[in-house]
Formats: sequence, structure tokens, C-alpha cells
Amino acid sequence: MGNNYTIKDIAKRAQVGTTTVSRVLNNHPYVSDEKRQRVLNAMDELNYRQNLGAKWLRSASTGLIGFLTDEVATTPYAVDIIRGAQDAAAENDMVIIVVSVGGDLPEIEEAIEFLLERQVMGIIYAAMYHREVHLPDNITNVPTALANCFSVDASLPSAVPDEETGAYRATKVLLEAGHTRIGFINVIPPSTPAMNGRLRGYQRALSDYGIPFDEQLIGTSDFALHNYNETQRLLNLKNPPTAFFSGTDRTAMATYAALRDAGLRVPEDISVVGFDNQIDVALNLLPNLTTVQLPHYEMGAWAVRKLLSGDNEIIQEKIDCPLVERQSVSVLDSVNIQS
Amino acid sequence: MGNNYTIKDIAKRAQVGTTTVSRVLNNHPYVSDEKRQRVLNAMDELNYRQNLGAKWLRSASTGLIGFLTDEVATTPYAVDIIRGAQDAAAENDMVIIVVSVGGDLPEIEEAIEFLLERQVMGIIYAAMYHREVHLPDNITNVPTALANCFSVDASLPSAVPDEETGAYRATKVLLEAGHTRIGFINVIPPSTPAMNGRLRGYQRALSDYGIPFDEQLIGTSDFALHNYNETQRLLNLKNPPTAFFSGTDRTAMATYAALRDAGLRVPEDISVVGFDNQIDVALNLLPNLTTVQLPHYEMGAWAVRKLLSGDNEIIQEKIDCPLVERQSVSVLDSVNIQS
DNA sequence: ATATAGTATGGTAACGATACCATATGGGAT
DNA sequence: ATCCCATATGGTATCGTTACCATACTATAT
Repeated sequence: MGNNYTIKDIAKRAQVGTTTVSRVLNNHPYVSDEKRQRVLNAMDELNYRQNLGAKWLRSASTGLIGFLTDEVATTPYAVDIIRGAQDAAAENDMVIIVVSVGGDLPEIEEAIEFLLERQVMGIIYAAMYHREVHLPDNITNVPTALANCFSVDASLPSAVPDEETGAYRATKVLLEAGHTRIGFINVIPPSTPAMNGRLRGYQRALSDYGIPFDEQLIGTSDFALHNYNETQRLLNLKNPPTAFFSGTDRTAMATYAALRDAGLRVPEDISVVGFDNQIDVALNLLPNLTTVQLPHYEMGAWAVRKLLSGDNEIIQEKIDCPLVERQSVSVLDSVNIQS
Repeated sequence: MGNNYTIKDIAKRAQVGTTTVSRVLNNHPYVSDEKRQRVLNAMDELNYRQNLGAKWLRSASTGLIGFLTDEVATTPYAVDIIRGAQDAAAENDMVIIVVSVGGDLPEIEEAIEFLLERQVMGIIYAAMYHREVHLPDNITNVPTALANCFSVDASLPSAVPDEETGAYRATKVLLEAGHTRIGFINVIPPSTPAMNGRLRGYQRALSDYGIPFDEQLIGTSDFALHNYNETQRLLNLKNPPTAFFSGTDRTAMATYAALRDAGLRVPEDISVVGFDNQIDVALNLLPNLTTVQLPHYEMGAWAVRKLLSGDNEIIQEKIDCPLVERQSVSVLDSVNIQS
């Protein structure tokens, strides 16, 4: 069981004042090496543990950061946001309290109240997919930063994925491999930053490489079967694509299936690149999927660092989505030579 | 910004003693309705928020539960353990502090020390895959429960998936559909509770249905390509399986691919069932995968409830893995009729 | 009338740490 | 010799809350 000694006990044992013990605890100057050592020894011998509640009460700093998140079961991999936040917090000796909430305002408001009672020094709000959020007013009681989302009125600093550049990269790797007919099955729902940004990136890459945009090559996908059908539709075009850019790694699964059923091999006959780098999916597709990384970890870390920096500038940070190359892309020329 | 009023301010405004305010705050008896209302009003008007640090200091109860977990990036869906723990904690007005650690003892020990300093009332240790864990001695300083793992010497209560019954169910649904040749590609690494338990469940189901166990029908899989090859090997047997039981949903991805490449349709020509119910995978396979649910949420919730129950009996709770039926299984007879 | 128990209320001492103030010592500069 | 400043040390008030004790008032039982 946990013996609970206090600094008084330590002070007595080390034959010093409590103030000196406190100084040792907080690495303050003006303690002789000799006494410092005596205190350290005493703490060691008694297995002393600070009562952070008392410390916090006196010094009005809890070392707690609230982490609010909406939970959407279909994108479980976004835990990395939490990991990133955690690691960034740990760098500053802080802890994160995670609270999941549904989407409605009163519930979020209550959760914020809950966190404020615990004297959190700041709140991170993280969304499981990139979107706009509307937060209750009581959030302004405490420094706040957003991860994977942004506020309607741009009143809060936020970290979001740079969807456009990511999609640009995904398209570019195909373009560089010589593909000019690139099918793009975009994520839905419509008008989300992901859908819009990825389409812009795709178009910009095309335009940079002098390839005209062909409306026919664009599909959308919400669930697997739909995506399978869209892939088939593109394949049946009179001038079909030689490569696919799949809006998410998950939808790439159905694209792979449709390709297999059409007797097409990836990447020999047709190249594919995804988006998200959802590793359990990307690594279990055969061949492994070349894709673009959603920077979950970085967004979480950025938000916490922003909070703790004390810098109040409200910015939206677009975080890079690097390309992760695996085996699903091959050069168009070599395809012709091989077949 | 957060005004920080104290119960003294409330007391003054409501014209009562601080004790009365405290009583209202904690729902103690012996406060007249009239004064209670005055206090409530005052709190409302001043937007009062308790300082939980002070409360905790005085009453020696923090309402904090430590949640320790090893992080393995490949199984991100185990977040559900955290969700379950969180919800169970919320039922008792507690919060969870999540700390991720690597696997080595000193690091875990340090993390426990970290949690103890924050006066957690208990610690949950959760593993990302079902396994035996070895925990440092300082964990005994505080009530502990394990989720998705168990301790070497069975000295701690734990919740684990009932792998055997789960695998029994997966096999049974195939057996009930008339399949007698069932290929089983088991998870690795060897000698894990998952591998052993699932094999036992498979064998027991076979035996219950009077089907002899055929060593040839067993494969193992570690990564996608390996699993693809194992599937092919089984397909080339002179008496090949008409159904597959895939050790995890992820490996089912490669099995589906191998089946497609062999010109076999799921479920018309061959049935498949998985294990884990990793929804992002199961729902993006075509047809959607029938599988068995790993009870992450329930394990997390069980562990917290066990902690808070105060009941010190050390038990290992095997939690049920229910079958989730989707579209990847069909009756063998109908196969013959159709083809 | 008086004892007794339940209800209602407030004052004050903790909880364990740190902030602040007071004090002491030992050089180096004047 | 005196002053000043950096270093070193400890006592004590204090943070915001609850536990504990003391005190009243009321209603019922004796």
C-alpha cells in the first residue's frame, strides 16, 4: 500500500526546513549540495511521492490539458492525434485528460465545464475527420486549439491536413510515371475540406503537367459497393484510365477488387494510389498501397505546442501530407514493354 | 477569462457559512431548501466553478484513474478499450488519464510512478493485443485491473477475449452452412492466447459436428503476401476447402484477393469468416465480411468496473466474442444448385 | 417540565505544498 | 572597517475545500 509521507517528514529526516525540501523538489537554486543530497536520500528512503493536488492548489497550475473529441467509430486510426498530443504534453510535464463527446452543443458545453472544474490549462478539440466545427461559447474561458478541424469564424488556432498538396503529390507520382488518364474516385460527403481539397490538388497537378481535366474520370464513393461500381464504370470508358487515385485507402480496397475481377493486375496493368495511409489497410492490400499520409500525430502535437507556447496568434496551420511509396505504382512505359 | 470565485465568495453573497455552501456542493443533508436555493443562485450568478485540487487535497480522493497502455500502431482499433474504460469511469464520476508506454519494465515503472504522484485511485493496464504481461512491482501500490492481457502469476484481475468460444462460433456458422472442408489460416505469432485459443475453438467445433481434423487445412499467416500464398496452397489441395476461417479480418483481405485471382466468388463459390470485426476492413471487403467481434469496449469497461467495485477477488474474466453476420457465408447446398 | 433525537447552521483546523519574508553568512568593492 | 550582494536557510501564512466540533432550534416522547 502507498505510504504517504509529506515534505514535513522528509524535512525532519533530512534535518532541514520544509522550504529547502520544496526547493529541491522544484530545482530551485540556493541549496547547498550537501543538503540537497540529504533531502534526496530521505526522499529515496521513504519512497516519497509528491501530492500534486497540494502543489496545484498552492501554485495554481495543474499540468492538465483537456482533450475533447467526437468519436466516430469508422476512423479508429485517428488515435494518433491523441498520441501526438500526449507526447507533446509530456515534453512539458503535462497530462492529457481525454473526454469523448457526441456532436451536440450542450453536451460539448458540459464536457468543457467538466474540464474547467479540473482546472485544465487549455483545451484541445480534435475531430475524427477533417471538418468545420461549431463550439460553445464557454470554450473561450481557456486557451484552445483545434486539431483536424477548424472553427466557423476562424476564431481559434487550428491544425488541419494539407489536403490539396497531399492530393497533388498522389497525382504527381502517377503523372511522373507517365500516366495521363488518371481516374479519381473522390471521398464524400460533398463540400467537405477533404473532398474539395483533394479535387483541387488533383486538378492542379494535371494542369501543371499539361493534361486536360476530364470530368468523365471523376467518380465519388461512399461505401464499398458504390466504389466498386464506379471503378467498373471508369474501366468501361472508351478511353479508360491507366491509373487510379483513390480518395481513401479504404475505398482503394473495392477498387483493387474491381480491378482483379476485370483481370487487371496492380501495378503491372494499372497503377493505384490512395490517401490516408491507414496502415492496416495499406499493408494488407496486395500489392501494398502507395498512398499519402494523413498527419494525425503531427496535428495533435501541433495543437498542444500551440497551446503551451502562449503565442496567441490565431492561425490555421496546414500540415504536410507526405507521400508513402509502396508497390502499387509502376511506370507506364515499362508496362508497355512488359506486355 | 475564467473568474475564480471561491466558496467564501458564494457564502458571502448567499449570506450563509462556507460549510453550508460545501454541503450544497456535495449534496449533504441538513440544509434548508431556502438556503440551498440562495447558494445555488449565488453560484449561478457568479459562474462559480469548484477548485477540484483543493477538494482532492482535503478529501484525499481525486476521481482519477490511470490508464496505461502499450501502443502498437498496427492495431489502432483497440481505442475501443479506452472508450469502454471512459464510459465506465464516467458512470462513477471519474476521469481517465491515458499514458502510453513502450514495453520495457523501467518505462512502465516510471509511468506508474507518474500516475501515483497524481494520486490516481487505480490503474488499468491495457494491451493492444491479447497477451501475457509482466508488470513492475510498484503497481501493487494501487488497485489494478488488466484489459486484453493477463499477468504471468495471475496476481491481478483481468478481462480477456474468449478466443476459443469466438473461434468456435466462427467455425460453427460455416459448419451449419454445410461446409466440412474448412481451411483455417491462423494468426501468428505462435503460442499466443489468440493463436492457441482460436485453434482450440476450431477443433472443438469440428469435433462437435463429427468432422475429423485435417492438419493439411491449417495455415498460418504473418503478413499479407504470406497469407495470399497459404490461401493458394490450400486451394490447390486435391480435396480443397469450400470455406475459409481467417485468423483476423486483416488477413482475410489477402484471402479474398487470392480467391478472386483463382476465379472464385465469395460467397457463391466459397465462404469466408474472419475474426476481430475490424469494421473499416470488414465493411470494405466485398462482400462484407462475416466475422467475430473482439470485445474491446467491454474489456475496458469491465476493468474499470472491477477497479471501482472494491471487490478484491482476482479473476480472469473471459469476455464473449459475438458473431457478426454479414455477406461472406452461404449454404453449401445452394452452391451446388447454383453452379 | 425535561430529556432526546433529528434538523439546521457556522466557525475553525486541517490537507500538503509553495510564496513570501526574515535572517545569516562569506566574500569583494569601496 | 563598512557596505553590498549573492548565496543559503527556515518560519509561517496561504491556496480552496472539507472534516470536525460546537451550537441552536424544533418536535416528540417521557
